[in-house]
Amino acid sequence: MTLEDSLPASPSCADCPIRHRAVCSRCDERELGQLEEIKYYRSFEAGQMVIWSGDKMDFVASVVSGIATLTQTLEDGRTQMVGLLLPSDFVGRPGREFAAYNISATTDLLMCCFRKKPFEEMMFRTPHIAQRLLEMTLDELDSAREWMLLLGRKTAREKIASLLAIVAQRDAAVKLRTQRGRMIFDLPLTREAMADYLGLTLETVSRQISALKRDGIIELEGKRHVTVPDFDRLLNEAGDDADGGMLT
Amino acid sequence: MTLEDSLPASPSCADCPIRHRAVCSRCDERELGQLEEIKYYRSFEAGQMVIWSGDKMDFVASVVSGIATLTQTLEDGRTQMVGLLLPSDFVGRPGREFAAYNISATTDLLMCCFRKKPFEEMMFRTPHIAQRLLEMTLDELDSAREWMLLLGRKTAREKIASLLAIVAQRDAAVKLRTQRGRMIFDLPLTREAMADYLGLTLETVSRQISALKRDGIIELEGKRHVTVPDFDRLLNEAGDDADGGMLT
DNA sequence: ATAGAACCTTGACCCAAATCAAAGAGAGCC
DNA sequence: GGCTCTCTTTGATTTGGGTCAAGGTTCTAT
Repeated sequence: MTLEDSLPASPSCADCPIRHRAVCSRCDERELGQLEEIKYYRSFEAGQMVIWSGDKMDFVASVVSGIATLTQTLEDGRTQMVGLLLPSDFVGRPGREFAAYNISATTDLLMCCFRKKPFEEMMFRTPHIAQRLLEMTLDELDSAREWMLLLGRKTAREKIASLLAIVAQRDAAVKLRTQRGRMIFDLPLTREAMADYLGLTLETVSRQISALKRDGIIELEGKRHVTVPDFDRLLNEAGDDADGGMLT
Repeated sequence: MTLEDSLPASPSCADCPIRHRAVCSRCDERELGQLEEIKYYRSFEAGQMVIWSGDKMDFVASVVSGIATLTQTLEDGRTQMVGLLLPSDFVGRPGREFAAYNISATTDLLMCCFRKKPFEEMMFRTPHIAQRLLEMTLDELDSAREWMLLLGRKTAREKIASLLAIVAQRDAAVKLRTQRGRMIFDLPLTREAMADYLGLTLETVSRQISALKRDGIIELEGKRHVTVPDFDRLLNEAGDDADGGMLT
């Protein structure tokens, strides 16, 4: 079911949309040329599975566009999202043969893949790649720890507010909009995906979103289109006054 | 209050107990010599604070002996442990000026510190250090994600069983004992610290430990000394049949 | 010995979120 | 237009774990 068609308009790294943020961002022209030789694109439709935990994974990749999720499950079916992969995020672990998580495409997804072996070899002799990967991994670790605080100690309402704040901030960063005041964005996740991310049930997610709407913290148009009239009020509901907890 | 006394018997890297696991484990003789020049030891007593979140942190370090914790708090006091630092674990982030977490000594603690600037410079020209740090960071990220599953989806009983299984396994690894059957070890954490790690209250921790004792899954001698008569039964209580979820 | 201070256990009660259940809203399709 | 499928909302009820409160255990200091 993996679609190899509808490949990117831009097979050249030079005008790649994630050129300046991805694992290759520190590479010079020569290094980029080498990567160009071992890379290939794969695209997935919304809802498709990229890989199952435990499956052999012979590539690593960068998300070029779209959103993917990393999830873990207990064998009775309880599932927890452990990562949200956005454009420029890196997938897979050099040196690891089998996937440690389920990876699935939440929206239509385009990934820039590298076969694992050549990538590892290149990483070994290209400090620019290893350096950037370290930096990205440290950022992810910080995000994961932020999320541990949310999962362990926040109330359902605070969890929802935190998620909305993070999505809003990220969206604003992409669109280069102001960080304060009115914000408008689309939720890239279903209620169920949000529940899996926040350690809640989908009913609780739905109820808390309704509650935030009722209290005027957010306005909804359809199920996914959100307007935040006063971002500071939303942050206040998130529990951690400071900044709602950067992700990425 | 930071004690600089009772320094290690072994100021030489050659016979350092964490030589083969720490961030320096891939270094050759020459590199080790360079590290030797910029390193210094600091020791802390059980209960002491190593650093407060937000404080200037002009060093990075390896835990040589003892246990430290990383915690995050919401301003109303709710706290969540986001990392448990054991011998050989690395503390601090190159390139970051201020501490992102509270770090405190759970037991008496000895750390091998490097001033941040010289360490960063050395890391820049020493791939062996950067490589190892990347590997360790990826391991920590896996642990953090394992913990997200626990925090988001496990019951109180499963959380306690998971923690006991992890402590038992780690202890067995150090002592080179068998992984199956009877296991005996000491809990290095207070009930409150366990609660902060597991996203529970200390009362719930206490109750669930009592329940596991009542059900014969564990035996207690005093508050901290634990005997697990049948490790597989404990793993079964942890929810994730497979292996109780490796940490480190 | 005795006093205090941590730390831990247990009980009673309560509440936030889960569970169970039903129905509404859209989107795509014939 | 009506059908089906997926996603979402809302209500009723239950329950796991939190909160509040009272003692119990150890350990250290005096």
